[in-house]
Parts: sequence; C-alpha cells; structure tokens
Amino acid sequence: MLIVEDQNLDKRVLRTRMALREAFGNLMHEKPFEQITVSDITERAMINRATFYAHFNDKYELFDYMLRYIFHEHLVTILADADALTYDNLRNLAFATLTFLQKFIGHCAPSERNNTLPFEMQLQACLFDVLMDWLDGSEASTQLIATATSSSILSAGLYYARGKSELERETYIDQLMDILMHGIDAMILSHV
Amino acid sequence: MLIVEDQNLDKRVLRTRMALREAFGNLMHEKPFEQITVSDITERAMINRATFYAHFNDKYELFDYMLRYIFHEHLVTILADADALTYDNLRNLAFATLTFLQKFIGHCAPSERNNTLPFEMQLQACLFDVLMDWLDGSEASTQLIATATSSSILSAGLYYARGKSELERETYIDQLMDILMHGIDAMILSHV
DNA sequence: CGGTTTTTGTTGCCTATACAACATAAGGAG
DNA sequence: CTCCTTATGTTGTATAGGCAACAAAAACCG
Repeated sequence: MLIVEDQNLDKRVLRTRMALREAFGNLMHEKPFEQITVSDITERAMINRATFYAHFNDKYELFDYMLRYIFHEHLVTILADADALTYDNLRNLAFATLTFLQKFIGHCAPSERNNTLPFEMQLQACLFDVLMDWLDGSEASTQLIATATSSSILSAGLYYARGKSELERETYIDQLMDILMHGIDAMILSHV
Repeated sequence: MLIVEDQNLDKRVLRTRMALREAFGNLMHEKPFEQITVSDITERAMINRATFYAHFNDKYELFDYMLRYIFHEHLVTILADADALTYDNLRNLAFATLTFLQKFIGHCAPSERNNTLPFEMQLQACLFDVLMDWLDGSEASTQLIATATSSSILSAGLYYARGKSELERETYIDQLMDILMHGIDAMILSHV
C-alpha cells in the first residue's frame, strides 16, 4: 500500500529524520506545541541545529512530516491487506483514524489536548492516498469520492477525539459509515 | 565519579557509538555472541559497515566497549553519591556488581548464558577505577588494595551470576564482605 | 578435497552533518 | 520605552560517515 517518500535514502538522512521524529514526539507529551523550540528538538535528537534546517524550514514542517509518518505507520498496521473500497475496509479506515487521533491527542501534553493542532492537511492526504489506491481501476469519479470520503472521516474523527461526542466509539463509527455509504438523504427524509 | 571517555565528542560519533551499543545489546539476546556478525550489528544500527571499522577493530572490541559503558552506567546509578572506601560503599559496590552480572547474563541469548564471555578485563577496570577514586588521598598502597578488591568482587560476582552458588544473594555478598574486610586469616584459624 | 558463499577488513571518493560565528527577530523585565 | 536574553535562520569550512568495489580469510557443502 501507500508509501511515505523515505526510501532508498542515505542512512544518515534516515537516521536524522528518525531522531527528529522521536525527539519531537517525546517533547510533545512534555510541553505544548508552541512552547517547543527548534533547539529543544535538536538537543533531544542529538542533531545539530543547522542540520534541522537542512531538512525542514521550521517546526511546523517537522510536525507535518511526523504526523504523516506515524499516521501512515498506524494505517499500514491496521489495514495491512486491504486493497479495495469495500464496506469493511472503509470501516476499518474510519476506525484506524479514530484510534490514531485518540492515541495521538491523548499522548500530547495536557494543555495541548483541546487546542487546534494543524492536523487536517497531512492526515487527509494520507486518507486520500489510501482511498485512491483502493479505487484504482474503478470507473467512478475516484478523486471526488476520495476527497469527500477522506475529509468526512478525518473531521468526524477529530470531532470525536476532541471529546465532543457522547457516543460509544463503535456506535459513532457505525453512524459515520451510514452516512458515508448511504448519504444524508435518508436522514433528511426521516426528519420530514 | 568516574568517566567513560565519551565526552565532548562530535555528535555524530556519539550517535554512532550509541547505535552500535544498542544494536549489539539487542542482538545479544537473540543470538549467541559467536553467531553475531559485524554486518548484523551494522544493519541493526543503521550504520555503514565501513564506519564500524572506523571505531572498532572487531566485535570483541565493541563488546568490551559496550560492557564497560553499561557497567559504568549501572554503577553510577547505584553508587551515585559514594565517595570513599567505607564498608557500606564497598558492600554496595559488590551488590551492584552482582546485580549487573545477573541482569546481563540473564539477558543474553540462552546458549550464551553458561559460556565464558570476555567479561573480566573491562569490568575489573571499572571496579578498579571506582576504588582508586574512593582511595584518592589515603596514604595506603592504593593500587594494591584496588587491584585485589576489584578482582575479588568481580570473580565472586561472576561465580555467583553463573549459578554456581546455592546461597541467597545477600548472604553471599555478606560472606564476600567478610573476606574483603577481614581477610582470610580468621577463616583459616576457625578451621583449625 | 575443491568450489561456492559468506564474512571480514580496507580503500577512495562523495555527501550529510557538525561546529562556530553571525545577523536578525522576538519576548520579557526594569 | 530600552535593555537583555532567548530563539531563529544562515553561512563557510572541516570532518564523520555513506557507498561501492575490492582482496583475502573463513565457513559451508557436495
């Protein structure tokens, strides 16, 4: 399934990025995001600060990269052998997204948990990739489906992970699946 | 207290050595020592094989280095504020040596456990350093005391860690302490 | 035994990272 | 506000480590 660039790169590059991911990840459950400095990260990672800037322009870029990386890892382990857009696979994708967000947000320093971290872009891109992969070969308007579905899953997941729903997780996912599979048509009708 | 060279070195060097220590340590509870190749180590450590040889001549040297390093770490944590050759400090030193050996040997791959790994040199050197440090300033024949004592502790520890004594660990250490403190004179006499 | 494969060391050239020094920007504290 | 500290980017130069290719030793196997 999908690939996170890092492949066939110089071992030094791989190690440097790994160290930066690790360091940043650890720091994020000690301090809130805004309080983390580039120096904090590079010291923890045992990397020279100048080297940091050879890879990323600022900590936001590192954050994006790290998020993409660990989300991808999470998806790969949960969706190991999924290869088409079926109900089960889609549900697993929604499930994986929710568990990832819960785990990640739960792991951040307390003051960060309710804050708006720049999640959306990177994670939706991952979801989009997975869906495009699954839709490969189908004649439908794949990009539209992938876009709409990935954004729905992500925003629903974020909403849930931030504790704004009272529902049981599985129930919540089932309801999301209902919407993804059948649209909102039936729901509107039932209201009339 | 004592110092393991590694200090003020280029970050790259520190990281490389750390990676090699870790990799080697992990491999040692998967395979017995003789079956571990330099390639195994460097792959696990994500280090180029040529770089390995820039630091060590062979895996034996790495083993020595790693052993010295982790033993030193272990001693530092247990003997944090010891600074003179007192009964209590000496007993703690013996205790630390035993627990280290038990932990280390227990952590090695099964087939290794009863084998004779090249422990002696590095560990005795560490013990010797600690003792010399403690004896610093005393007028006694410090090197002789340090040599005799360090080698006694180490060989007693190895003997015990290899499971050749039936005694309770604390009892064993007490008996060792008896010998270290009072020599074997009394024991010979009591036999008469 | 001889032939094959693996492991070991070694070397030359190239690149990523270290380091140190700098200028600038951004926060506090008086 | 100014002063002072801390964080950010940037640059030039030196060096550790990557990579690929090699020869030789060891280990394996039919």
